[in-house]
Amino acid sequence: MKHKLTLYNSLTRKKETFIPINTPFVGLYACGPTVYGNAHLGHARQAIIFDILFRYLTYLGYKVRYVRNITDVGHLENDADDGEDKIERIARLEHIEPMEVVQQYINNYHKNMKQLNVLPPSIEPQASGHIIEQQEMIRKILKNGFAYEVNGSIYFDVEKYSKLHNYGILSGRNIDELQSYTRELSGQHEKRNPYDFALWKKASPEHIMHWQSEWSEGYPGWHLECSAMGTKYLGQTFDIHGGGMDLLFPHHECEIAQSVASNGTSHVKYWMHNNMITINDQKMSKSLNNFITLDQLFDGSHPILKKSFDPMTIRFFILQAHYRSTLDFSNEALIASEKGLKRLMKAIEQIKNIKPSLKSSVDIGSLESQCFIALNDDLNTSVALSFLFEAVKHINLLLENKETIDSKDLERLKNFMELITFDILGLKVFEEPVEDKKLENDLIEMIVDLRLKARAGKNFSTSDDIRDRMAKLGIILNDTKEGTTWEKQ
RNA sequence: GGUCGCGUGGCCGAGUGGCUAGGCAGAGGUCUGCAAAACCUUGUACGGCGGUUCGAAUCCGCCCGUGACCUCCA
Repeated sequence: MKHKLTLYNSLTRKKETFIPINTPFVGLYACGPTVYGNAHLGHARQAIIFDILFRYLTYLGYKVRYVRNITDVGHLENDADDGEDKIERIARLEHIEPMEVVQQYINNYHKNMKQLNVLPPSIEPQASGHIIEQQEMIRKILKNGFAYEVNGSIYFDVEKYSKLHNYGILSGRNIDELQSYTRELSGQHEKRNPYDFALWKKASPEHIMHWQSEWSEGYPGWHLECSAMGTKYLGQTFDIHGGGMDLLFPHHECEIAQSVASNGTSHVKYWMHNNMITINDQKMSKSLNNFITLDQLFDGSHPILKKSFDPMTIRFFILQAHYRSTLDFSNEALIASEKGLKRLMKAIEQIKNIKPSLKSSVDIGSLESQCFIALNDDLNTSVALSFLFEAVKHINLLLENKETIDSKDLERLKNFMELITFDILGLKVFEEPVEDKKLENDLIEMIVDLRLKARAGKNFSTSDDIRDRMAKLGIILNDTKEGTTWEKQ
C-alpha cells in the first residue's frame, strides 16, 4: 500500500501519516445523526466527509469496515439529566410509538444520503438495539471502580478516573476548570461532581423508553452507545473515529474515558472532526434553530432560499472547502457552486469528443500526482478540485485544437477525471427529471423548428419575438453553430 | 472566565517564509443577423501596529474584530 495519506489527529493536534493498526484492515467509526428531526446541511457535511474518507481508503486498497451509528435513545430534552428524551417527546406530542418516530427520520435520512450519493456504511447500528452491550460496559466500569450508583442511576466518577488517567486528553480540558465553570444545572443533586456524567439513568414513571437492569428500570447515558458499538464491531482499539467538532467535548472525551475505564485502553488511534456549516457566521444547528434541512434545500422550500439546489450542488459546495474549516452558507455561494459543477461535468462529458494527436502538449501525469498529493494531505478536496479545473481548461483547449494529446494520454485523462470526480469525490451526473415530459418537449421542439424557419427566411422580428416569449415562459433558446438548443431556467 | 480556532481580492474559498490555488461575479476576446450560451484571456488580495529575516500574507508579540466548545447538537 504505497501512499502517504496524512490525517489531522484531534488527539495530537497535528497531521500524522495514516498507518492502520492491522493492515490492510481499517476500522472507521463515525457518529451518525440523532433521529429526532430531519437531516440538515450540517449532517450532509459530516456524512459526505466520511463518505469520501471511506471511498478513498477503499481506493487505496484497504479493507474498510465503516460503522456509522444511529442515535435513537439517551438524548435528553432539558439541561438536566432527568429531562425527557427528545424522541419520546415527539412520540408523545404526535401520539405515535417512539420507534415510529425513529423509523420515520431514519427513512428520511437514508433518502437524503442516497440523494447526496453517500454510500451506505458497512454497519449502521442503532443505540436502542445495543442496550445489552451498553449494560455490559457499565458493569465493567463499575467493576473497575470508575462509577457509582445513586438511586438506581449509575454515574461515571470523573474525579477518580482523572487521578489515574488523563480526562481531557482529547479536548484539552482539566477538571479544575470544569469544576469552576460547569453551569449550575438542576437534577445534579445525585452526582458527586457536576462534571460526572450518567451511564445509566433510572426512568421516571412517565418515561416510556426504558429497559430492565439490575440497577433500575432505566435507559443508558448519553455517551455510552458509541463506546459500546464501536467496541462490538471494530474491536477494543480501532483506527479512525470521526464526527462533528461539536461532539469533541463532552461526547468523545467521555467515550475515551469509558473505554479506558472498562477496557484499560483508549479505543481510537486517529480522531477526526469536521467543522461546522455556518449561516451568517453562526453555527447552523438544531438548538439555534437556524438550520436548513436537506429536503428544503432540494425543493427550495425554505424562505431563505432563492431557488432549489440539486444534491450534487450541495456535495460540490461542501467539497470546495476543507473539512476542518467552517463553511458559510449563502445563496450566492451555492449558485457559484452550481455553475462550477456544471462546467466540470460538461468538460468530462466532452472528453469523448477530443481527437487524439501524435504528441501531447499537456502533462496529465503532473495533474494526476498533484491531485493525489492534495487528497493525501488530510483530504484536501478543495485543492484536488482546483486541479480538476486545471484539467477542465485543458479539455476545452483540446476541443478547440489549441492543445494536443496522444491517444494514451487521452485515455489516461479520461480515467483520471472519472476516478477522482465520480469514484473518490462521489459526484455524479445531474438526475434527469422523472416525470414524463414528452408532450411538453415535443411542443417546444415544434416551436423551435418554426422559429428556425423564420430565421432562415431572415424574418428576425418573428424569431426574436418567439425567443422573447419563450424566455418569459422560462424556456431559454440558444442559437449555436450546430442548431438551436433550449433549456429550462 | 477557561480551552481552541478564524480574519485572504466584489462573493465563496485553498494555501504558505521568496514561485498566479480554484470556483462565481466583473472586464476583454472568439463565435453570432442580434442576443444568449459556450469557450479563451484577465485580477497580484491576505484585519491593525511592532518585531525576527536578505525576504512575511505565511514565524513571534501586542491590539482589534469574530466564531466554536465548556448543556443537547454533525
